[in-house]
Amino acid sequence: MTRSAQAPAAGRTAKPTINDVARLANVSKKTVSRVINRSPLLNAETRERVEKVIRELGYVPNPQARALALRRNFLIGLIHDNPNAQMVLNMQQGILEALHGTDFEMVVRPVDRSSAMMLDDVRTFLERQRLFGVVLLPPISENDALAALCEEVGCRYVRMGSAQLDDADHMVASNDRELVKEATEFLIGQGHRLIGLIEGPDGFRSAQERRLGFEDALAAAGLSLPRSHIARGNYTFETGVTAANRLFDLSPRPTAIFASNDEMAAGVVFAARERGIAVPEELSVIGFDDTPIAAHIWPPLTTVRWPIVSMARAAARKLVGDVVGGEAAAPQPSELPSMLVRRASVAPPR
Amino acid sequence: MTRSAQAPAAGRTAKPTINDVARLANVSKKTVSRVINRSPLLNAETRERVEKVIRELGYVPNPQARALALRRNFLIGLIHDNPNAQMVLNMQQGILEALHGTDFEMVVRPVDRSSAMMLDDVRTFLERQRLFGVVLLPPISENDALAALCEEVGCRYVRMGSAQLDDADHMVASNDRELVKEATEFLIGQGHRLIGLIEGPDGFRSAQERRLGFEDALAAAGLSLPRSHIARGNYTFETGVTAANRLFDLSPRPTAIFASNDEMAAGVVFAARERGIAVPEELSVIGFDDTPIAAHIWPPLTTVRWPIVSMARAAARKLVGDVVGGEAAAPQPSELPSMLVRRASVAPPR
DNA sequence: AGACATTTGGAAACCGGTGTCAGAATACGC
DNA sequence: GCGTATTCTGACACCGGTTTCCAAATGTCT
Repeated sequence: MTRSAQAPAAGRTAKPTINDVARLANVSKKTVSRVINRSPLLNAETRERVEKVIRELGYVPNPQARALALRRNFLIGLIHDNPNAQMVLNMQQGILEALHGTDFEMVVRPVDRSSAMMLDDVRTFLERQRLFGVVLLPPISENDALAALCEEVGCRYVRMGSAQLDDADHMVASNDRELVKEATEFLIGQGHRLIGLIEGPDGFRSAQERRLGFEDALAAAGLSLPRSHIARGNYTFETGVTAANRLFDLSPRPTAIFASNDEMAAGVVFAARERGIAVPEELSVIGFDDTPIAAHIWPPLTTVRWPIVSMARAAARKLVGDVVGGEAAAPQPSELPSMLVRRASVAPPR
Repeated sequence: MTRSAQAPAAGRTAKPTINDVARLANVSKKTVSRVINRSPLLNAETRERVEKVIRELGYVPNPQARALALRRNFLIGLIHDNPNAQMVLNMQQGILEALHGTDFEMVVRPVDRSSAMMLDDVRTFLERQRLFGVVLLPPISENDALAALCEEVGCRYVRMGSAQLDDADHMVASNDRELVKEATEFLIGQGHRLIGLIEGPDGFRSAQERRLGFEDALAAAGLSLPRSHIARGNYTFETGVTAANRLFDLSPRPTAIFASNDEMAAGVVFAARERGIAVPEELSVIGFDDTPIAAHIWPPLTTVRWPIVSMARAAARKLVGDVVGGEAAAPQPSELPSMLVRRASVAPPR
């Protein structure tokens, strides 16, 4: 019963082809093709007639046939080597939002940066699937060879990252340095003078940017940053614990710690609890990313929120934006608000 | 320099086509096609000769052309409406593991169960993309109409779930009921007699199964389960907090709480902290899923681990297993170990 | 030796679109 | 009114496989 309205006038038999449309509209299939592909050299009246038939028939071009003829699939690849599930899923969400209502689908491709075959694997992937384009997620997005590869095989790409690594057409960047600077200034404003840093892995641009922001703030406040107050982690909870314990052994002990992401910040809080160090009374902690864990541990973490979903959406839109075609040019959500989320993990030093 | 070894003897010019293979192997393209599609009526010697040429040439059939001719894409869809990032990503990982080395790719499709258009959207998706098959993730996998739809449009499917919802060919199930029973028995074994339950959303099979397991354990121990000791959440941290507060108001207060997933269990621990209830001294907590948050909060959660990744892998293998073809029949990892992970959130009642 | 089964090849159609290019239709200049 | 420039449109080959239908070659069985 309720099924009757599902396929507008299609009769639920065989899917209509371009030939059906052509016949009913009294034009050649080539002309129908022109309508579909928004060819400019086309009589407006003819276009309308064809579009009417398309609508009535509920015709949708076959993606497989188009892929073959155009030598290009209507697929957007998502290439990542990010271990943080929440981050990856948020980015997937953003991309899917951008793709919604278009003919594009998203195919996901995790890669192993440590594998010698990584580039070859990706090359095979891109060439075989003839992807329309790919979104590169951090941190693998920082790999210039990967971007060069995309260029070489003729696959559009957009990189997401913590700083401008490429020209504007190929890049959607946050401004980690500035954000971390502000977060650190907040700690300083609370009265902290001895602040420890847990930075991200060597070679990661995000790690570098965040460290620079941290240093900026300290320098601006005229504070020194002893080498010993910097520990390194690899963005995981466990390394956060280890790094925190290293900082806890310092004397005098820092009264606050900025961890380069929430996972590590959670590790700091965990380690503090193990050592009987009260947060925030004896130790303030700030994280970065505002992933769910930040709000779910005790005390909830003060952290830096940045617009993961909208950035991913913007990235995908860069890829398909012009192809999507007029109708749903979607009044760009613009937003992109970054902010310091103040929770209970920070207090003035005693 | 290092590039020389990338494409085995392909010469980095144009990709070889089926015609190239046919010419070099001295057979017709029809025969090559037979080799590719593993036709049984084919002389073994001929097959080897063709396979040799294929290997030397590094020939790979064009997926777009195949998709068009076969009216079927080499894509596996992942349909989900799961809000838990870690769970979804683990399942993606499992599917990708199963797909690795095959010609299949994974395309992700989140759906909105509350939308009236959900089924129509999925139908359009399946029919347009002509997916080879789909994996349905819980909880949307419990939707029988969705499975029926897959059947109707001729798309293979495998459902993942907490109980046997379908015949073995279409189902990969865990045994939540038994697992929860064991977890609850552990609490009882620790001496708890007044145990609260935070169950999952109404209508979710997983919620029902876990509740049944909980009841099984209590009944087996001759314990009563007052209605008031059951609170409901929707698997989120926030509802866990709310439900926990409801249970905290009971008197006598339960000495232990089983939460139907880790998110809610984390909410319980958080709420306890807010109310000054010590975990595990005054309250023991057990969760379910063993997601990262379980190990990252304080105290770390005792929880039930089940093999998310391998189940997803098994699901995908059910779809592509027979098509993949002999060579990499992969000695099934079999594993699938479920277990109670004992951490600090449980102690005997005072 | 003749009948029959098993393999392989060939030609052509087909899957459902798109590119090329020539020809038709209309507009413009004189 | 006519040649020509400009706009539209259609015929046809093509993307790279699969499939159908037959026929031919080889081998096997009575």
